[in-house]
Amino acid sequence: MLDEHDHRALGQRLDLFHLQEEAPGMVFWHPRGLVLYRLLEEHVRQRMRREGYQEVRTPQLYAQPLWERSGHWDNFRENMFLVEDGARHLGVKPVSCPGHIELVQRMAPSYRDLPLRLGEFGLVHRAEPGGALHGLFRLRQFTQDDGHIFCAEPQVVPEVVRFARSLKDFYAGFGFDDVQVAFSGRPASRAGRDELWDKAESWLLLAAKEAGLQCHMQPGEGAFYGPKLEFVLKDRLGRAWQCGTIQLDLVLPERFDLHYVDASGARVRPVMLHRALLGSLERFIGVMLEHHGGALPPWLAPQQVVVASVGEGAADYAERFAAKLQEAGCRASVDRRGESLSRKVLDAHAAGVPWLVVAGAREVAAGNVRLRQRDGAQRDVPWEDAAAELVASCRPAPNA
RNA sequence: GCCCUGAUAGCUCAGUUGGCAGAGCGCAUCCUUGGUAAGGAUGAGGUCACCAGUUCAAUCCUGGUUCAGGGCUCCA
Repeated sequence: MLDEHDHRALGQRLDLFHLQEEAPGMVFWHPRGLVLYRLLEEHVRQRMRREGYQEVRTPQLYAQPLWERSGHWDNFRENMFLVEDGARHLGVKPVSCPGHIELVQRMAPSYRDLPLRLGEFGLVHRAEPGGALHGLFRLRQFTQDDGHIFCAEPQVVPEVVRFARSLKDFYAGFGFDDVQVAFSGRPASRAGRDELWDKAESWLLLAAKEAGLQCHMQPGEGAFYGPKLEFVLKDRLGRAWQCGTIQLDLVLPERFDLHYVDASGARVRPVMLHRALLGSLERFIGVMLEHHGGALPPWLAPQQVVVASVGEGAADYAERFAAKLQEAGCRASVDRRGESLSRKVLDAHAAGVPWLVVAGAREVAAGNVRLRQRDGAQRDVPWEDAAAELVASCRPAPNA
């Protein structure tokens, strides 16, 4: 029996998603859950655009030699899904980096194009060991808010600083106010010469210092291709969740013989930065659900307002109020069932709806509505003021 | 991948010392038009995870598989 605050139980109670035996480690997103997923995705997309990323989409399957070249074949072959394609094997992508590298190869960038920032909501598949799966936290199919920055060496530090700026505001928009930073250095099993690692680690540490980040040092915890800065969120239960990351990679550009053309016409090797804000969208949703105990901030609630009519005579009044909210972009609906108000309150609460609006004969007569918040607080508010307040409450946080 | 525990209705679970399968919620129909956390009645809904074995008889015992929960390992 799952605890009622477990995101798997919340996902069911809020009718967001489910998992089932026929598709282990993969999510069935219900209509409400997909609303939440899309809100999160669109929020990140807007931020990426503001930060100068161009969104792309790359293939799901690649021939085995590409994974051999990237090093994923050596390091993660056991955790990759393979598909037969005639005489050869295709590997289902567990990461999007090689796809972005291929894309950049084809773009044949000049130094004028740098830093080249590519973003992708990358759907990835990993054949995680059976015992590792855990609800949305550890899936076999999930979506990364992935991005790669291809830049010249002098641009590395400024790009890392740029990434780190306003991150606190971004996470605060989801209700996470405690963000800690960790630096993960070269692991025992790695690709690339030690000189490359020396360079990569010193640049990343310098960037962290310039960005004013206080890093907790984690030697040996880096990726096989480079060191990482990790952004760790603390939730209400004090648990730590690594979500954001930026990783400095001098290895993959070399392995793929990636280059750009500099001002003198010479071919130069770019540096690659791997970065994500949420890591996995699915996992982030799980973390948010548990952090908020299912009571998501209004801007992320799949259903923001339920207008509960009391008595048949007030149903049209309730419909008009809901329509006004909907026109303003609010996710509002009317509960005009022939049920008691208690039942409507209970159902809206169980569904995680932040605002309940009561519209009955009294409200019709007074030209107002009665607002009920999640905590049960109630007050009468004139029609126009109530609409304005609800619309404002349902807008996303400005800085995020 | 390893250790432990489990799998019974759409969901959460009870139960059968081996002999016709149970509840609550949800769902359907009808009644009820209701004022802030469960209105009432009736009804439908099951290959007791899957595959073998033991047995007159298996949802129940045994083995295997799959999946799940807890822990470990791993997490690009």
